[in-house]
Amino acid sequence: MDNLDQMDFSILNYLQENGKRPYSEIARLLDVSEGTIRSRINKMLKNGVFEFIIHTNPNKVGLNVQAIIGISTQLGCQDAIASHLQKYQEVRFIGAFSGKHDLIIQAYFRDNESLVHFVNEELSKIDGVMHADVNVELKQFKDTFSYMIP
Amino acid sequence: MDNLDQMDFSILNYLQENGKRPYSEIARLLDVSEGTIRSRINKMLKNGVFEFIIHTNPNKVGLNVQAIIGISTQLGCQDAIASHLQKYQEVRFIGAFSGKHDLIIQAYFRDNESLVHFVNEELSKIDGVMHADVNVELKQFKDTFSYMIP
DNA sequence: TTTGAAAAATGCGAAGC
DNA sequence: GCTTCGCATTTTTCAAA
Repeated sequence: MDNLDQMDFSILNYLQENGKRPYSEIARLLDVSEGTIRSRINKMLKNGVFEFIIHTNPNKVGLNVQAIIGISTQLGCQDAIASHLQKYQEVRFIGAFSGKHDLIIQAYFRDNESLVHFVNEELSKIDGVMHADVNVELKQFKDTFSYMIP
Repeated sequence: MDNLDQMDFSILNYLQENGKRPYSEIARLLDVSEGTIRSRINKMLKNGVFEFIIHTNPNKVGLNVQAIIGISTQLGCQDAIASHLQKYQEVRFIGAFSGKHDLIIQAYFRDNESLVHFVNEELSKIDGVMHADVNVELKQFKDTFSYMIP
């Protein structure tokens, strides 16, 4: 169904360097025809292996406050809380984790006031949320999307 | 220098839906010429407002173990540790935070063994790392790149 | 699946408003 | 800063190997 081979990985690596790289250029680099690259890319897109997106620099669009929040939930409430949180556009990432926190979310806000409002007025009022461990980002060192591909 | 106006935000919103959306289509939607869209996009790219990338589904390329690790560091060691961690391809995100953890990183591994190796053999041996709070992802609920843009 | 070539669409540069 | 208009490049389509 989606057995990727070495050529697929190479294509992904080239696209990770630049999402707008022309198929014809990748074809030249891999010494196959442009049609081969296209058919493989379309297949991977169909199978959900990757997608073409843009990465916006949050600071440049006025999202100056970034936070990672660890949430402790009552047993059995994880799914309901996660579903509820999905609706918030501020929330970029939600995962269930083993470790100190049941849920960890990453969220972007316009300012501190918005963050405080989110935590005190929204998060705290969700059923089953017992505790929220708020970490506010002071400095970002790395934020890449180029994964290690074989 | 980089004062974005409403049209820029609209362009970003359209591109967030699909990084391969043609400039001419965006032009039609916003009722301006293709050249306008192109020059604005190039200006934003030049100013680092956004970039064209691909988002690879980690699971589809064999990165089955995802972790968020909170790191407690000795006072004054944050920068050095962060710089050192940047070199690891497994590490996708590094940020300095106020809150329980000085540094928080997100990293992707092929399997549990690789994660354990990273924590025990690499992370633990870095000067100034006092404690690592490892959270292993059990389930992902959201991982979007469409920020809330005015 | 991959290829090759023709057709369609997209992106680019320059000139003018 | 926006538009128009040719030109170059890229993407799409499709028949054939």
